[in-house]
Amino acid sequence: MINLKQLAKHLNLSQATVSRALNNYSTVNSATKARVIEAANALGYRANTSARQLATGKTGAFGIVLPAADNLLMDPHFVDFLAGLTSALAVNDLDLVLSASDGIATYRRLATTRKVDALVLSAPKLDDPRIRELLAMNFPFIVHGRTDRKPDYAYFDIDNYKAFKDATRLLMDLGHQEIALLNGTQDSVFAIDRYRGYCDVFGQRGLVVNPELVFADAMTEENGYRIISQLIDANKLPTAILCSSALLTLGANRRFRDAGIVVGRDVSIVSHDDGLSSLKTENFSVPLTVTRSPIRIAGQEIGKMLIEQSRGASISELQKVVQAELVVRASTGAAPRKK
Amino acid sequence: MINLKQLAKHLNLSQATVSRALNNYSTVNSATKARVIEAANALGYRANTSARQLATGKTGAFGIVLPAADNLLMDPHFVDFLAGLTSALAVNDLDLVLSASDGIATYRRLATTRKVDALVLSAPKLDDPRIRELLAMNFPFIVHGRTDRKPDYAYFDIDNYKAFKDATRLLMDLGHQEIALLNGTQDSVFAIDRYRGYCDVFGQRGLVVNPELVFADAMTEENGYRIISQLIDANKLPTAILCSSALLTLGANRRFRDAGIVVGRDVSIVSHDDGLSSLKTENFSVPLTVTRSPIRIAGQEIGKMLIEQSRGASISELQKVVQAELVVRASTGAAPRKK
DNA sequence: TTATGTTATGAAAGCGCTTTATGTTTTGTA
DNA sequence: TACAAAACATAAAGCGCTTTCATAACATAA
Repeated sequence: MINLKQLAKHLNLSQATVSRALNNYSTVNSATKARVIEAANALGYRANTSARQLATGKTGAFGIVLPAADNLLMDPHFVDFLAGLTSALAVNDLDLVLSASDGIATYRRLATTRKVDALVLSAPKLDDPRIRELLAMNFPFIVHGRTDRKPDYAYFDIDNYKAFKDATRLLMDLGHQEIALLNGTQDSVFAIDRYRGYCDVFGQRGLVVNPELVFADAMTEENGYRIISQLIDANKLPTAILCSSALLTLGANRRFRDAGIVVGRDVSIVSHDDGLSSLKTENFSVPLTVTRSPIRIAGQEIGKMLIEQSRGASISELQKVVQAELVVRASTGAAPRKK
Repeated sequence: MINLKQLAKHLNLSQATVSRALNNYSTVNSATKARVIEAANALGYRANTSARQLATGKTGAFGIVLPAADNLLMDPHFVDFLAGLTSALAVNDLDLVLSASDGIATYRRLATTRKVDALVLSAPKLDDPRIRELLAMNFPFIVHGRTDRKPDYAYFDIDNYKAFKDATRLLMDLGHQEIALLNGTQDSVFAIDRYRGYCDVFGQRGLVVNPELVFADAMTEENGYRIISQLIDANKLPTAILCSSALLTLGANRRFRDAGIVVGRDVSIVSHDDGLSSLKTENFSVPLTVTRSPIRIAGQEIGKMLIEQSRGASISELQKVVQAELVVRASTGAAPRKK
């Protein structure tokens, strides 16, 4: 484990020159530069991270906190998101620091101890205290999602409103009028946006939303199963359902199977699909019609944005919204005639 | 953002005393200590991470590298593992540094730049080069899994041999003689151990393993589906199957459903279950009989081991093997009579 | 020649903490 | 009362880098 001082002595140069050579300063003679780099490689020299951090004030790492780590409800979306994020960061040898959430204190700790250069926030709530606090501390961060239509911080989001508008429209064009919405809890902005998209299509077509068909709860397999059970038991199963998550759809499908209801014929399903590599909607018993937006891409984009941010990009350059793609497969069909 | 120097001046004490007070040295007067801590809290003082790292040589972080991050085959087990790991580390305000894999170079970089105090390695291969290299560099690490029965490094593993022995025995006791094994690739030690467990039961009962029923491939949903398809098409479907992963089982089930084959009656299944929170084997259409060992617990245990290791625990204290639990549910039944 | 740039390097000052070596005060004991 | 031991506080030396400022060598222009 050789350090800069030793390397400099070995080369008969000052630490300063060696450091500048390694950091590719234009002021150092290219011959010297080459000599330094060669020696560094030969001796396996690697700059000590902490020392560099202390000197530059940059850590070369970004932070993310694991949502509710000891909660048994761990989100499988997170791996895909992480995969995208780290792959984007790896290009520049940057790392991701993962912390288990101890509430907002974790964010505060990460920010105040200068462990990371910036944070990424996932699943923002309406009027999220984390955002307020980081904004007040003037600590850089990027939000995956947003708290209102056009917020004044860096974010990456998909157009949830448009996606669910498209999905609802598709179902209606197929003749469906009774459409259940299996959504996430209404304290998340994405769920609200999706709900709005759904409602607005009803409004545009002069129809009225049946509140008994709108569900807002944790988007788990179990809940998908439970909600469909509930609808079947109450004999209120609509002709179509719109799911905010492939996990919900998985559970719904399980219930349909139990009841002998054929998806795509007896009931139509459109699901949102985050493109999880472990849950492929094209491989469902009946391939699923989805609004698709791979969460891995979101991770990648946010990774790039973090890099831009640390290079001084302005807030307005760091606000991105992408569209989800409507993929029509076999789970949607014409509404069955009323019995 | 106040620093130690300023805090010391504010208190009319030297930096040394303040530092020692904050680090709870016994040599500092308890009254002073209290005064210092109070002031630190009041002023929101937090020690700068890089500076502390540089001074102590400890980073307070452990590293893990994401397996094949740009490969679309992202393992859903990883989130659960991470959740366990970070929750154990959070107790001591330790963090996890995540890097995308660029092969062994990533491990080298993490180790030589002193970005982390130790590494955790997942999914070791036979004669894994990462292990060899870290051992040679004398850099601390803990392996999730192992490369042989009793290796000379720190590891945490489950008793795969025993688990699959138990599973095979259970199936045989139910009268099954034709048992397919859907396993992971044979370059992983766990897959080999499971295969050995499976074989040994055959041996003990004077039976011979049919190599046409043994499959070693990536443990994906798709492969589960494909392998069962293959068996059905060749008219070689055995009465029982043993799966190395719930994902494989998921795919197998999909194929059985397509074929109208009833799990638990027409065919018995035992699966290994890593207790993924997003894939509950008790919620399968037919609740699954499994050898269960939650990967989240493994993460937690490894987290604790990392802490022990950094406190100087010896290698022998850092070698743990736990047993998987055999949970019998509805997917196993008596072997159907031969037609 | 002298003045003025250019280019390439070095000396040394930090970055903010921990810890060793050192000094000063208080307490206990003969 | 004297002196050793304990208790407390400080000054200062690093930890290994980056970067500012100064300087030397050399070329160019006047």
